[in-house]
Order: sequence, then C-alpha cells, then structure tokens
Amino acid sequence: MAQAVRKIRNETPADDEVNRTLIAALIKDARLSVADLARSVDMSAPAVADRLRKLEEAGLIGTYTIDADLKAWGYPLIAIVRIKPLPGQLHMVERILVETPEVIECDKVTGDDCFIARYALRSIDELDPMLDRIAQRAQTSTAIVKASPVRRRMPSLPGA
Amino acid sequence: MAQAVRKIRNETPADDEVNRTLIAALIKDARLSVADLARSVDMSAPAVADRLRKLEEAGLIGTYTIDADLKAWGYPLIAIVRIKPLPGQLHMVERILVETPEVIECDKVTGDDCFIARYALRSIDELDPMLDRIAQRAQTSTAIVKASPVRRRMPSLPGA
DNA sequence: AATGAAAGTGTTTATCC
DNA sequence: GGATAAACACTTTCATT
Repeated sequence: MAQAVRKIRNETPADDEVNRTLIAALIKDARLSVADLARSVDMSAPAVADRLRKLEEAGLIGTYTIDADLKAWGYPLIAIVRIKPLPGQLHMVERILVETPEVIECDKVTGDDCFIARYALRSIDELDPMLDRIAQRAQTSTAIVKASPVRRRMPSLPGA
Repeated sequence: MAQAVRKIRNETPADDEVNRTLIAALIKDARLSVADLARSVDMSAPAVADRLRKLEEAGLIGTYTIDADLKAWGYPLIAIVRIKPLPGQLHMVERILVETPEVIECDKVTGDDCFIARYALRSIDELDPMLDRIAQRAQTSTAIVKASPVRRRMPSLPGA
C-alpha cells in the first residue's frame, strides 16, 4: 500500500534517497567507479550501474564532463555583457555570439536587453576588440566580474 | 634545439596536441576509461594516466562532474537578476544569495549593479517570493531566459 | 529491483628504454 | 616521457530470488 502510493508520487528516479546520494557523489567526482559508488550506498555494483542507467535516461544525469578554473586556461577575466541589437540585426548578432569562442554562455532574455552574454578574456585588452565585433549592430552594457560568491552549482534535487 | 625552444614556450601542459585531445574527449564524456583515451591518442594507458594527473595538477582539469538539463531536475525556468543593494545591505544581500539553493550562480560585478544572480525556478510563481527575500535590501531588475543560444562551454584551450 | 558469480576489461605499479 | 608486463580491481552479463 505505502509502496503503491510511493510509486505514484515517484515521478522521477531522484525521488529516492539512494539516487540523490549517487548524484551528489558524481557532482563531486564524476569518475568515481561504480564499485566505489556501490560501497557508499551499501549495494551491489550491478544494482548501482542499473540506477545510473535510469538516471541518465531520465535526464537527471545529462552528461559527465569536466570543470576547470578559467584562470588555469589562460582566461583571468570574465565580462558579462547585456546586448540590445539594433533593428534588423538580431540574427547577425546572435550568429556572431555563437561563433565567438570567448562567449562561454549566452541567453536570450525578456526585457529591454535581448541577450546576456558571458565572455572569457585573456586580458582587459581583449574587451574592446571583442565588443567591436557587435558594436555596429547592437548597444552593449558591460560589467566585469570582480568575484563569484556563488560558483556554478545545481539547485536542490526534486524530492530532497 | 627546437625541443628546447618548445619547452620554454610550453607554459602549461595543454600546449600539446595530445593533451588538448584528451581534454576535449573528457569534456564530452568524463567517464571515458583511461584505456579508451589511450587508444584514441595511440598511446599506452600508463602514459595517459600520467598526463591526466599532470593536467589535474596544473588545473586544466579542475573537477570531473555532471551536467544536467535543469528542466529534468524540475526547474523549467531560469531568471537572471541584477541586484543593487541599498546602503549598508551588501553583506546581508550576499549572504541571502549564497544561502538560497535556487541561486545557481552569482557574480559580483563592476558598475551600477553590484550582483548578477542566476535563479533556477520550479514555476513562475516562485519568482516573486524569491525576490521578496532581498526586496527590502536591494533594487532588482529581472530578466527571464527565453532561449540559450550558447549553453555553458569552455573557451579555446591555450595553444589551440 | 537487487544479489552473487564468472568472464572479460581496465587500472596501477614496477621495470626498462 | 613513454612502453611493457603482471597483479589487482572493476565492469558487465546472467541466473536466481
């Protein structure tokens, strides 16, 4: 009975303490072996491998990837730029943003500004040339990141 | 001679075609076995394991982690909020941002606004309550993400 | 949905080049 | 800095519950 109720409410595989533990462990170290993960939740390796497969299918685990400090990659400066394309220039501006490797993230948003882009820069000297690429096609407003009180993180898991 | 010159210019381990291949492969799938990575660059597994260790030490590989679509986690909405704390409220505002799990990224920036925060929201109904937490302490300006032309990515590797 | 056992791979250390 | 070999550990499949 309680089992049936639980099943109905269990919309995603993360609505389960074990799966939340596995995901939290993989956020910290995506290369942990299935054997290690299994030991940490006191289960067999095949059972954990099966859970991982289901978490991947459900999208709760999207991809396994690496993170690195941009400073170590030679990009000590981050700029956040609000971009308001001039009439008729929206598609061209978007294309330039997508094709510029220094643009490490770009969102299209509601409101007066249309795009918010994050640039990784090797030095402050790169900022002007970078913005010149869209200066004729958009109004821009730039902020330089001085500190990052919250580094990229995932929010609480569903059911946590 | 050429070897010596190359050594001098070789400031980081990524200034090397093999290492760039390894990093690119791990960005796509951080769980690739050392054996698979070794085959992809036509080297032995111990040699590749040694390179990974050095890339980790140099910070070019920071952490192995997972990425997931926030929709699959139950957060279909992203808001980007510019935050200008009222006089004397800066530290309290920063503390609230850090302690709010829905704030998945927050940068302190130059210019008129002080913080730029990214919120993951379960529904549009969550937006007002979320901003109310800092409304008495800061002026805010909110944009809702409609699309993401550039999803989080790393810029070009040094030497690439 | 989980376990245990077995076969196939992968990892790691030591040694040598 | 890289290769090989051997010991050890992990992964994956299958039969069972």
